[in-house]
Amino acid sequence: MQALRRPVERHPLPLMKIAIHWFRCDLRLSDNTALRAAVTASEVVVPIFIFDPKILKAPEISAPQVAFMIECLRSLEKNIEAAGGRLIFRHGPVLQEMRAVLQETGAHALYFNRDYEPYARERDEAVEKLALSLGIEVHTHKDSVIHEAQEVLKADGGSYGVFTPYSRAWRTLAKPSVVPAVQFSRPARWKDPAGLALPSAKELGFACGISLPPAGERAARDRLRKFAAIDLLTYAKGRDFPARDATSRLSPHLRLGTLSPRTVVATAEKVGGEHLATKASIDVFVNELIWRDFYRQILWHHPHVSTACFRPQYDRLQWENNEKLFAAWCEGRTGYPLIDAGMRQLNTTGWMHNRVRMVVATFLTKDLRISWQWGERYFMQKLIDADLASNNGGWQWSAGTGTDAQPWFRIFNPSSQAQKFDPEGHYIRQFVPEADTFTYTAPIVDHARQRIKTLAFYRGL
DNA sequence: TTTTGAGTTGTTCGA
DNA sequence: GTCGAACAACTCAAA
Repeated sequence: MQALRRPVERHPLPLMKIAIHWFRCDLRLSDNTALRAAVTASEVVVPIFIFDPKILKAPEISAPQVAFMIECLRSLEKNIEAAGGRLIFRHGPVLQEMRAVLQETGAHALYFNRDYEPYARERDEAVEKLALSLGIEVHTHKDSVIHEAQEVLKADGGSYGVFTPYSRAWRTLAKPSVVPAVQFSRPARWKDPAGLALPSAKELGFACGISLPPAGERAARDRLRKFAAIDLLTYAKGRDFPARDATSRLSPHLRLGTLSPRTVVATAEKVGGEHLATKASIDVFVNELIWRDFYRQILWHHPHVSTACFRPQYDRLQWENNEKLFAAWCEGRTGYPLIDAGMRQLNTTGWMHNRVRMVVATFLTKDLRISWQWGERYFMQKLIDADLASNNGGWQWSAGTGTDAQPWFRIFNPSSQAQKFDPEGHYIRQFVPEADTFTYTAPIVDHARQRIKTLAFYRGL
């Protein structure tokens, strides 16, 4: 509202072509397609970031992710300053803030990278319409995925619902190449009359309460370099053992865009070219990035998955949804050490090892018979890497409600999973130090009994 | 149109 | 202790 009351100023750089780059989930200067295009085509680029109250007030927002994002923005602001520009912050309804910025700068073009979530699609469409109505060009770019939903299609033009054939088609396509980092034209910086400084998470109303991993573009590249030098080489085996912590840990960076998937794949494949023996591991790792694109295209072609089962007949499943059992699961006091370790890792660090995510998800749906949607929301609220497409896809896979779902009779046994993947109990003891003492809580359900009940439950559908 | 082969990550049971 | 079969049927993808 404030922005609307402000008189529209004549822009200070009247003879220059000014473009706006709207940062969202692409908080980096290197290998950023829309930003690179903006800088290449325009004399002056004004980078902006808008805090959207619609997103910040959503019930499934993750406080740790907001805190992490603030740190990424702090780093981005510095990097932009060093590259000769100035990052503008706005806070308010997106259409209102965008209109104000477009008019106050006198921009001729707006650039941003495409986002595939239902809310973002609607928002971006409205922004595009607004800009066009003001006579401003709009350029949107592919950036956060390797291949977009419309690029990986079956011979009949339809979209894939099964991962393996999707991944085969994905791999036959030429990958987009990495684009160079940008510089801004220093003498032509636009000064924002609103002059909002980067707020803290607390000022936005979020109490994070956990210590965050290193944020920002530099930290992301460091993480990638370290992973590619060591754990990537044995990824196929090593990634399954939570105590070894040999996964890439890149998910928060890919989510906020401090790292691009192009850079990640290019780095991994370069390692593959140098160490032939690790080819299997490179393939398994690249598969994880293909899963990321796969779930984005599922969300794009079937946006209803964000509020319902992929397959409508599964909406009829009668979950028990016992609040007390749910609370015990959330807080990591189910009496099953691997489950409790995973949930406590999530609560105290904002992250959970992938194998353990599958085990706790199966436990919630198959042992406690609680709707996958309760678990989905809890993960979204706690994860630093919280991501609608991947999280939803993972939960529907675990619950067996999606197209490419786990067979319904495939139920993890939390004890044998612990035996298999944490044989010495290092991971469990790290988060549940009382696990092998008599003070540890008794199991809240009997796995063997629940398994039999759940098999009947799904068979009945 | 019809047919055929295949599908991320498991568990349990009995020989 | 090890190994293969059963779990049970269904949908998708491609020929």
